[in-house]
Amino acid sequence: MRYWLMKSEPATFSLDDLAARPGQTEPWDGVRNYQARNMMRDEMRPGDQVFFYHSNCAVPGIVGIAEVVGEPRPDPTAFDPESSYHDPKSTPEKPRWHLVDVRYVRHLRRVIPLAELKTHATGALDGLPLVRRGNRLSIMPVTPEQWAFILSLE
DNA sequence: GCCAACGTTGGC
DNA sequence: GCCAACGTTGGC
Repeated sequence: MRYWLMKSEPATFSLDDLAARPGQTEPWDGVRNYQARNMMRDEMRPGDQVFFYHSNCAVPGIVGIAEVVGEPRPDPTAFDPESSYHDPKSTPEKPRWHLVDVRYVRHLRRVIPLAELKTHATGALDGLPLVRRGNRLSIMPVTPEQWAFILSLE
């Protein structure tokens, strides 16, 4: 079982939104970055645990936990001409983009702000892409040690 | 709203 | 294959 961090803009899709979905589950569609896609398609498996991160908001930070349900699958929004995520180069026969379905687990007892996580950038969170300068990855791996450390801050 | 960082595109 | 231009991300 692996650990991950996934970013979402709460104005678009928040952890509360995830908790309110039928089955508390949502397809993580619209990822159009190859690094992020490769992680979903090639490395994510059902049961993997995910830190849910709010970006582009007043207090960016980790707000809760979700988990991967089901196997990775082609992203259907890529096939849909009406979708803002449409990519004509992705076809059902040869899908270019993939997603995983993500299910709500829980909110953290408090938001752990990016600013606080950054204070550990040269310590326990050394190497975590989130706390590196200029990082833009929307999906990233978290080591078991980093996961446990972040939970200890809760 | 600004802007640094970074990925992608496309001309050559 | 290089690299300038451009678009996007996302913190602040």
